[in-house]
Amino acid sequence: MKAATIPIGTKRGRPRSGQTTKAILKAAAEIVIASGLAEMTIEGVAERAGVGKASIYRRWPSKGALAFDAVVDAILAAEPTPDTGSLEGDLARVAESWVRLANVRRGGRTLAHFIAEIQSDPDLAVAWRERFVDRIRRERRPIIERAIARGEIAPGSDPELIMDVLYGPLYHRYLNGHLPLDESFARRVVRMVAAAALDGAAASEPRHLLKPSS
Amino acid sequence: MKAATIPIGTKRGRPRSGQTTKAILKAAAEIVIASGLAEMTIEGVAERAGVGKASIYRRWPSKGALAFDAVVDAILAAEPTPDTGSLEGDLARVAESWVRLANVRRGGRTLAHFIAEIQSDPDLAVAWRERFVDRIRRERRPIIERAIARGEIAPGSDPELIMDVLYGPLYHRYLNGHLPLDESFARRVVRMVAAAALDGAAASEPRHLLKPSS
Amino acid sequence: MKAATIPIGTKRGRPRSGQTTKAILKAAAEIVIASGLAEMTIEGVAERAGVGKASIYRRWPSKGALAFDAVVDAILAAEPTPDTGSLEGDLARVAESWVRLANVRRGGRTLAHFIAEIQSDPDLAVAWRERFVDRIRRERRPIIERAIARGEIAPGSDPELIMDVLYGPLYHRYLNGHLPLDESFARRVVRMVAAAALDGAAASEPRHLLKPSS
Amino acid sequence: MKAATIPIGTKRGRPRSGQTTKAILKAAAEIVIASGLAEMTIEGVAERAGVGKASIYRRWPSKGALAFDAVVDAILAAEPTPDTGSLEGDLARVAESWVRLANVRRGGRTLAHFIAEIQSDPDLAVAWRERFVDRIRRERRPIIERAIARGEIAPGSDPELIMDVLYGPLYHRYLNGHLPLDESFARRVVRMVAAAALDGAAASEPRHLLKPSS
DNA sequence: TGTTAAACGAGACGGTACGTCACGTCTTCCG
DNA sequence: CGGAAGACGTGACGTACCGTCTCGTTTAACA
Repeated sequence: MKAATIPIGTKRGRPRSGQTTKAILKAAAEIVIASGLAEMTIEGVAERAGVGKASIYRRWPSKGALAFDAVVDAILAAEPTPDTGSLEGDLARVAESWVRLANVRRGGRTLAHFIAEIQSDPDLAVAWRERFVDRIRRERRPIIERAIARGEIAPGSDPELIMDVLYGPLYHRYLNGHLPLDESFARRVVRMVAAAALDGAAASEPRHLLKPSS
Repeated sequence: MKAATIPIGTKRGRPRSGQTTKAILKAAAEIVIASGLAEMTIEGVAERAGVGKASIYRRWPSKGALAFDAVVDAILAAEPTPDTGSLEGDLARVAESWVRLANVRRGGRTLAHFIAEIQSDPDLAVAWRERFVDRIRRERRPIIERAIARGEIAPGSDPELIMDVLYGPLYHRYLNGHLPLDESFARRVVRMVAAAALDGAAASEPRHLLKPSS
Repeated sequence: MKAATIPIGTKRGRPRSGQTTKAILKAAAEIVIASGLAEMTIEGVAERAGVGKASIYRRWPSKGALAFDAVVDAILAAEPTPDTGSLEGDLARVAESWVRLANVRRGGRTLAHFIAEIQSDPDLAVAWRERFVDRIRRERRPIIERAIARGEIAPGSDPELIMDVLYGPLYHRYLNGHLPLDESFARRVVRMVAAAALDGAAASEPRHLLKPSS
Repeated sequence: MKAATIPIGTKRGRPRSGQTTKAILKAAAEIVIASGLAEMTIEGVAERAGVGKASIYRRWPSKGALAFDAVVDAILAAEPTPDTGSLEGDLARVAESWVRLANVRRGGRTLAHFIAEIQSDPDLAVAWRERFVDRIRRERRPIIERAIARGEIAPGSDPELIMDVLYGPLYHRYLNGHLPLDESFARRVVRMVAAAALDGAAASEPRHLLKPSS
């Protein structure tokens, strides 16, 4: 999971050609977006990119890592963090645009395929967390901070918890497909998060209930 | 996704032997729990079960389908729906025992592997929804109904939404691993759900906010 | 039926390793000679040669083709074309040494297995004719030519016909096993061929008998 | 190789049904004649005959044995032993009609497939010799005997040798396909056999040539 | 004529081998 | 000397048949 974003210091000889790297990323991205991560093979990417397989393995340790570099930046590029003036407004924007992306015909399942892949590729999982999940959450953090400042979130609330309660339900329907993942659902989730946050229910440690001394 | 649970009516000929079916399921379950779905191969199951590959293909259309039949019942068998007398108590029980299961050393990742698998196996996805997700949600439904009766959930609330906001965050950390999935987290999620529900924020259709006429 | 003997011109990439090819041929030859063509399996050859199955399929299109390359050269290497000074002497040498080969304990049935195989493998059949039957007949041709020069075969005789009348009966007993295939039989066949040839009975077109104008 | 022709004594219960046996033989014959022995499978025959596989295995020990019973009688039924008044005439009739049969579009390769099969099925080989080769040669024997009586074959000649020198070349071209197997070839072979026989070259033991004391 | 045991169709069973695919590594040679 | 080309050993795939076996179900000869 070192490739592409990490500049590789070449002591001797010609550095890895940007041409080759770009051709590989382009081919990989096309395949993943068109057919999904499961259909992408190293051999297929090599052929489409007009490149030897070794040139891929030289750069990426696994198919997941390549796919990650190929498409994650595009996913992240999606939308700037909104600032509508209210917590619920901001969260609604975030959730609705996420839902819109997830429902895109070609490429909408890409996130799902990555989450599938990281269940059996620990190195990819690390990259996924560090370079996707954490990054997007860091970027959305100001929404929470501003809401705290405005008093829409009780002091002492846990921003991570709020993020999980926002994104979790969305991903849940996205990955399980048991019920429709639409903007109405997004809004209703947001409504619950905002209400609970205002209530002070997002405290870092909850009042003890059943297990007062766990 | 037809096998095992559906009694196959054989008019003539010898019916599929329960012995063989059981041996296959046992072998598959052992492998999946010990090493994960990705390590499970049809050939490995056949060998461990002392069975011909054809006998497996005769019963299940894909490795996911077999794995599903092999382990899902065991997962579902886990816990009865609790009745503590309060919404928050019930949800806490559900969430905490789910977290405990997810953290089991051997087998705790099984759910994750299934969710990974259904991203590229549509038949398995159908089975997953019908025979796992829907089933467990149906089973947990009384929690919501009792809470409505007790007035802990505002009338007109959407039980499905509440379920998603409960399970979603748990699965989110489980699948992405970005932050610890422990009982404290479970309780805090539950706290938020309960608070929002009491507020009436789980209404089937939210008040309109930014997009009053979308 | 292209492999091994035809140098494969590889412009780029690593050429097929001679090591691997030789190991496969050796393993195949051992199995065919020891147990017959029917016992030879691609998987068995791959295992004995310490080679992947794919490396065999990369080189030969069928089991017959591999077996052919593995053993035919050895069969052909058998004996130089004799020159005893008389037709009957030459033919006797040829026939007797053929009979001796056919009766060898281990490997004597190899020819039979090939003839069996070509009945259902058209590609192998072509190779068999071009690279075995035709080749050995071409090599033995001088026997006939010298006999014609010496006057032991009537002018206008058909060398192919003579070959068939020599080899045909030998193969007939070899393949059907209805009567012993020994050197006595070989000599008696040779005796008949030589007598008929001297008579001028091997003419390219026979006197018309029953069907004067077919 | 016991089946069909050997009436099976049934002490109790229902005897093997002639219906079933006939259906199997019919299906087998159709498949063999249409597609060759290699394409015939027990499962295919069972299906086409509307019969269980066990009913086939109950009757025949191998696929070759079944095929043999299914088609050999039809092959043998071909032609009565001719009597034209001359050796060459009789042999020509025999050879030419054999050639005609061998060239029949559908079924002409059946003999070849049997000869292929007996190379790896010893039981079938025995049946082949006893119930096909020997039988047809016994039937054609009078041709030789009459020729001896007429003085067309030198006394002391070996009828078996003559048969082999007649049939051998025909089968040789039939099985190897290196040169055309037509009536012209048949006549030329016959011409050589007749000439050699008249010469006395078909003696049971030949004059010693190169190896006077083998 | 009613009983009963065999032969029956169906097809499941444990196996073997098939030919294909993609893996990740390794080797050669071109530019 | 980097890189394309692609051969390599590996191992799982899903299929086709093998020959054996075990089911109920005919069905015809015996009692």
